[in-house]
Amino acid sequence: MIENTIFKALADPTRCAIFEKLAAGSMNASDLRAGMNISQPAMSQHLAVLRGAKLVREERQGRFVNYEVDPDGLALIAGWLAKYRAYWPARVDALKALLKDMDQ
Amino acid sequence: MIENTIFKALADPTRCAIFEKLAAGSMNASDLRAGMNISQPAMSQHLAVLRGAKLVREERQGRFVNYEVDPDGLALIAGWLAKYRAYWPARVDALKALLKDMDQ
DNA sequence: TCGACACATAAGCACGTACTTATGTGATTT
DNA sequence: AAATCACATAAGTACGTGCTTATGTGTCGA
Repeated sequence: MIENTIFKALADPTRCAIFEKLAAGSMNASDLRAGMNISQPAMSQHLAVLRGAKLVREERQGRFVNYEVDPDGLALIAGWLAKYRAYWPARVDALKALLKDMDQ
Repeated sequence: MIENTIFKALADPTRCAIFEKLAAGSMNASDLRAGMNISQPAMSQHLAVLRGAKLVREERQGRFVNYEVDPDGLALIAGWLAKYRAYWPARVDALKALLKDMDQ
């Protein structure tokens, strides 16, 4: 039930935002904090949860810690979604529209 | 931020199990309860959350309410996942077909 | 129409979670 | 070595969540 850990990690809007920010480009915890009204420990705790869910991974760089998206977590979600593939092809059109909206 | 509602819905292991059971075949709330050690109100509440996340939809049938998987929710997850396609590992064969369908 | 049934809603409670401030740890600079 | 910086951890607190029992709503059969 590792997917459960992932869904729990993404259930928090702040963590979702952090993940999206990292998806746009790797950065350290301080840079991540810029713009988000959140304390340093809070950020550290959120990153720990995302790490536990394999959605994010760290890389020490001097006294900075660089964070980046971990493909493992996304692969797990993709695997979970694939189990229910039988249900969504009927809605391909809706998905296409959604994707188009996201592109612009 | 509708995806957040979905992730929150799937963050609970009991709801995950309910969803999986429904994915194997539509059934009413009572049948769903069979095997799971959970009260009737709890099941009703879980189904309400899954409904709110568009992961499940209902259909009145006499005094029963038949529940089934709602493709809308899955499509939303697929859409969310698609945003991070750049990170998907190339080795995830399970999702290649999914990708192909979304790309066409 | 009355009782039984399937399910939803209300209210209350125990526990989990996200935040805070305070402090610890390790690396860099002077 | 001492100060500083980037980040992690500790501890406490307010709030959310999932459960329970009790009750409400709508449907069916006798």
